[in-house]
Amino acid sequence: MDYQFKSIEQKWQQYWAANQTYKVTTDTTKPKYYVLDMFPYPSGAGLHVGHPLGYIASDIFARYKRIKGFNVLHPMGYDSFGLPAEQYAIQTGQHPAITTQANIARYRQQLDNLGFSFDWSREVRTSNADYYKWTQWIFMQIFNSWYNLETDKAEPISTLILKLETLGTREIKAVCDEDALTLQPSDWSAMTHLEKEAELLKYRLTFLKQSTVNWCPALGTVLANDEVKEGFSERGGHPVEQKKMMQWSMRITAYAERLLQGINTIDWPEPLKEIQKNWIGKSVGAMVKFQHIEVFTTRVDTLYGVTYLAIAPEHELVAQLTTPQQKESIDAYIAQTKKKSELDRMADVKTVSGAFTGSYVTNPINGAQIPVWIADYVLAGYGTGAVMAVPSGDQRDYLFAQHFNLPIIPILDAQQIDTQADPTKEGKYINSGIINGLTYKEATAVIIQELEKLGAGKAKINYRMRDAIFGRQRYWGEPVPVYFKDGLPYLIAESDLPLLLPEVDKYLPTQSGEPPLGRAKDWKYKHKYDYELSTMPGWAGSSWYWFRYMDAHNNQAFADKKAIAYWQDVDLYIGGSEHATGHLLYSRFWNKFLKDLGYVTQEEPFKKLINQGMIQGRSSFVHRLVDEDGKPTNTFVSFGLKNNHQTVPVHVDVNIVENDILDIEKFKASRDEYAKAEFILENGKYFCGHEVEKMSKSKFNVVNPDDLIERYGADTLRMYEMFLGPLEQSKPWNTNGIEGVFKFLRKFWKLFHDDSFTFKVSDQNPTKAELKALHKIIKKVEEDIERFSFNTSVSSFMIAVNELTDLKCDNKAILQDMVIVLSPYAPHICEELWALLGNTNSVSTATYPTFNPAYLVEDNFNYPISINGKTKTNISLPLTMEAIDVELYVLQSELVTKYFDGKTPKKVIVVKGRIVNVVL
RNA sequence: GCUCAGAUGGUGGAACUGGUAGACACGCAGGACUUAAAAUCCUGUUCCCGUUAAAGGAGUGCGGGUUCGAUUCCCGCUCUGAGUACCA
Repeated sequence: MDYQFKSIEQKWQQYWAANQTYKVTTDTTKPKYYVLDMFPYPSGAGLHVGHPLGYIASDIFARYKRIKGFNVLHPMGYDSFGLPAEQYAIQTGQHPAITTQANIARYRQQLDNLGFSFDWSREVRTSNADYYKWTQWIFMQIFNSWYNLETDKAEPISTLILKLETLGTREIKAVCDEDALTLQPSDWSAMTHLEKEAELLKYRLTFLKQSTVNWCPALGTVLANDEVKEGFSERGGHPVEQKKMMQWSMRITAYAERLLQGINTIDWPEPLKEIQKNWIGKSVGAMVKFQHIEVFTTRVDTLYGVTYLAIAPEHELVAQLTTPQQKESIDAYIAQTKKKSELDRMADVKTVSGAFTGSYVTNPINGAQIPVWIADYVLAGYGTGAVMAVPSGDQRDYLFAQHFNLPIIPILDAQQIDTQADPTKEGKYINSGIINGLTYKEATAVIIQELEKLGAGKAKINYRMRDAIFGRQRYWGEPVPVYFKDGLPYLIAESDLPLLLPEVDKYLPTQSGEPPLGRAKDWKYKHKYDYELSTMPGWAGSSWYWFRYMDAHNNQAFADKKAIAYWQDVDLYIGGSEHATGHLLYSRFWNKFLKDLGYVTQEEPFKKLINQGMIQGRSSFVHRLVDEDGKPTNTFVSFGLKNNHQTVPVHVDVNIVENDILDIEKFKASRDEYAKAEFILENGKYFCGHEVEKMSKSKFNVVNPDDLIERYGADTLRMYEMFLGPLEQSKPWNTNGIEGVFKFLRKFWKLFHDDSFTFKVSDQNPTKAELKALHKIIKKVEEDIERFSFNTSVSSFMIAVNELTDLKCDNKAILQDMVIVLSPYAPHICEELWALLGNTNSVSTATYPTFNPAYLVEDNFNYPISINGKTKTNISLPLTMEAIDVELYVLQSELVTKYFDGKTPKKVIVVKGRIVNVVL
C-alpha cells in the first residue's frame, strides 16, 4: 500500500494512549531531562498553525533525548484562569469553568492530532482546586516570610518575631516598608496584638498596602506594571489610570539583586536577558538630602553644579513647599499636567514646562540656596520623585534652565556647554569646593564621604522594578486564602485549603463597587469573618507549575521532596518572548523564594530557554476593479495586470489560494456577491497579491493545523513547520512548499516497499555507500538537534533519502537505523515502519545509533583550485598527499597552468583537504 | 533617542572555527508516461553577455578595510523587525 498517513497516524496515536507509552516515572538509574513548553491559555479560537511551532520543536527534542538514554519529563497543561473566559461569562452568563472546559477539550484534540509525546497523566490545570490549593499554600508561605538582608534570603516570620522580642529593630536588616517603626524589645512587647500584626505586615513578603496602582475601569481591575503597555491594558487595549487603593503586593524588590545576578548564570537568549535587566533597572548612585527633600542621583560628583531642585507634580511635599504668592501658578500647572494623559506626556518630550514653588532649600555640600520647582519631566514613581538639577551635565535640566533663565554652572574644565549639556566625565573639577582639581574617579568617594559626615546623604543602589501588585478585582482566579478580623488580614488555617472559588449570580462588581466575589452568598470564614474579595493575578498559577508536573497528584505537598530532588529544574524551556517581564520574572522570583525556605533545590528554574519565532500571517488579496466614479465593480484583475487598471485590494481567504493562484470556483462559491464575478486573467490563471500581517480571522489568513493534517498528515506538518526556517526567527506562514516534505515522506516509505507497495527489505550486508549515507545523517541530526537547528536536519533527511533511493537501498540494517534517527521528527510513520521491520515495542524505546566516523573517511579530495582567490577548476588528489606534493602536482598540471598567462606564481597556498590558491 | 536582532536567487532558506556562495525544498520552464488530466519520473533554473557546446564577467543591503582568500572579521552608512523610553 502507498503511504496511508491517516490510518497510520490514528493507529499509533491510539496505541500510545492505550499503552501509556510516554508515561514517565522517577527512575534514578537514568539521567533526567526536563523539556517544558510554556503551557497555553485555552482560548476559544483554538490553535492556529503558529501555536504548535514550539511544541513540535520541544517534542522532537524530548523524543531525541529519550532514545539517547535519558529519562525525559515532557508534560503539558493549561493556564486556565484568565480574563477572556470571564469576559465571555459576563456577556453570556455562562460559568467560566464551562467554557474553559470546552476550550481545553478542543485544545487537547488539536494537540493529540499532532502526535506529541506528552505524559498526559501529569496534566495540570491552574483553575482546578487540587492545583490552586497549592498556589494558595505558596501564597501562605510568602505571607509568613520576611527577607533577611544579613542572610540574603527569605526566612519564616517567626525568626523576625524572635529578633524583635530579644534585640529590637536595631539588629534587623530587612527589606520592609519605609514606615516600619524603630523599636526596642520593650517597645515590641508593649504593643497590642493588633499593633504587632500591623507592624509585621510591613515586613511580610506579600502584604496589604495603600499604594498607587494601575486601575483599568473597563476591565474593572488593577493591573501589574507588565500588564500595562503605553498606558493601555495589554489585554483588550483599554485605558489605564493611576489610583490609590488598598492592594496586595508581592515584595519582589527584595529579590532585585538576585534576579539580576542570576541572569548571568542561565542560558537564555541575549535580548530576553537584556529586557529583564532593563526591567530590574539597577542604578548605582547616592541619596542626597536637601534639607527635608531627598533626591536620588547617579552623579553625586555634580553636586556643586546643582542650580535648582525639580520635583514631580504629584510629590507629597508640593503643598507644603508652595508659597502663598506662587499658589495660583502652581495650582494651574498641576491642573494642566493632570489633564495631559499618560500618552501625551510621553509623546510630548520636547516641550519644557514647570512652575516655581517659591521655596528654597540648602545644598548640603556648599550651603547654596537653590530654588525648588515642580516639573512634569520628573516622574513620581521613580527614585524619590525629586531630582537635583545639574544643567551643565544633563540635557533635560539644561533645557529647563535655559527656558526659565536659571543658572548653568560648569563643573569640569573639559566641559563643552555652549549649546547643550555635556554629560561626559572628562577633565578636572572646577567650581566644586572640596573636589576641585580631582577627576571623576576620585571625586565620587570624596563627596559621599563628606555627605555621610554631614548626615546629608549616603551611597544608594536604586532599582526601577516595583513590588508586584497581586490582587485582581475579578472572578475567574484563585481566591486569596485570607480573612479579615478587626481590619487586619489573617491567613486561613492550612487545613481549610483549598479555599474554593464560590458561586456568584453575576460576574460583575457589586453595587457598592466590591469585586465579584462580594456577590457570593454566606461566604465567610468560620461563618463570621470576611474573606479577601480580590483574586490572584493570572501569573500566580504559572509561577510554580513546573514543580507540579514533577508530582502532579500529590495531596500532601505541592510536589514530593524526592521528586523535586530528582527532576530539579527545567533543562529546556520553549516559549514566546512576550513573557519576558511577566511570567519569566515572577517564576524566577517564586523559585528563589521556595529555595530559600528549602522546598526546592535550584536557584533558577529554567536552565536553557528558547523563544520560538512568531508565525505571522500571509494575507492574500484579490484586486477589485473600480469604475470611473470609484465604485467597486464585480470584476477582479489578476495581480500582474492590476497596474493597468483602477483597483482596490480585498482580502481573500488564504485557504482557497494555492501558490498565489486563486481557485476561482471556490471564490465564486464563497459569497453570494462573488457568484457572478468576472476575472481578468494572466495565462488563464488568476494571481493574488500578498502581504505579511498578523494572523487573524479578520484578515482571512488563519491556517488551521487540523486542515493540513487532514490533507498531508501530522508527520508532514511537523516536519514542514521545522523546515520553514530557524526556530527562533519570526516568519510568515506560507503553505507553499509543504508538498516537498510530503513527497519526502512518501519517498522514505517507498524505500521499504517494492513497486507494487509490498513491504520488502533485504538482509544483505550494507554497502560502503549505504553506510556512508546513514552515518552522515546520524552525525548531522545529532549535531543539529543539540544546537536546535531543526530546519537543517530536515534538509539532511531529504538528502539521505535521495541518496538511498539512488542507491536502490533496501537493506534492513540501514533502514532500521534510519527509522530511529527520523522518529523524533516523524513519529507515526516511523512507528509503523518499525513495526513492519518486525519490532514489537515502540520505536521510542529504541537506542539512537552510534556514529562511526570510519564510514565517512574519504581517500581522495576534489581540491578546488583558485587563481587569485577565484575558483577556476578542480583536481582530485589523495588526502594522504602532503601539502608540498599537492603544490608541485598542481603547478605542473595543464588544467592550472593554462590560467598563468605566462606569469610565474608569486605564492601558492595549500590547505590540506580544503583548497589550493595560486597567487599570480 | 537608546538597546538588540537581521538583510543571501522569483520564494523559504543552507554554507558549523575565514576556504568551491546558493545545499535542501517551493515555484517556474521543458520533456517522458497518458486519449486527457491528476499523480509520478527525468532535465534545466543566481544574474549579465554569448550560445550547439564552450569561454567570459558580475554577485551575499551600500561604501571602505584586514587577508593569498570575506556571506563569515573590523570601521562607517542605509533599510527592516523587535524591545524600551523624560529612570535623574
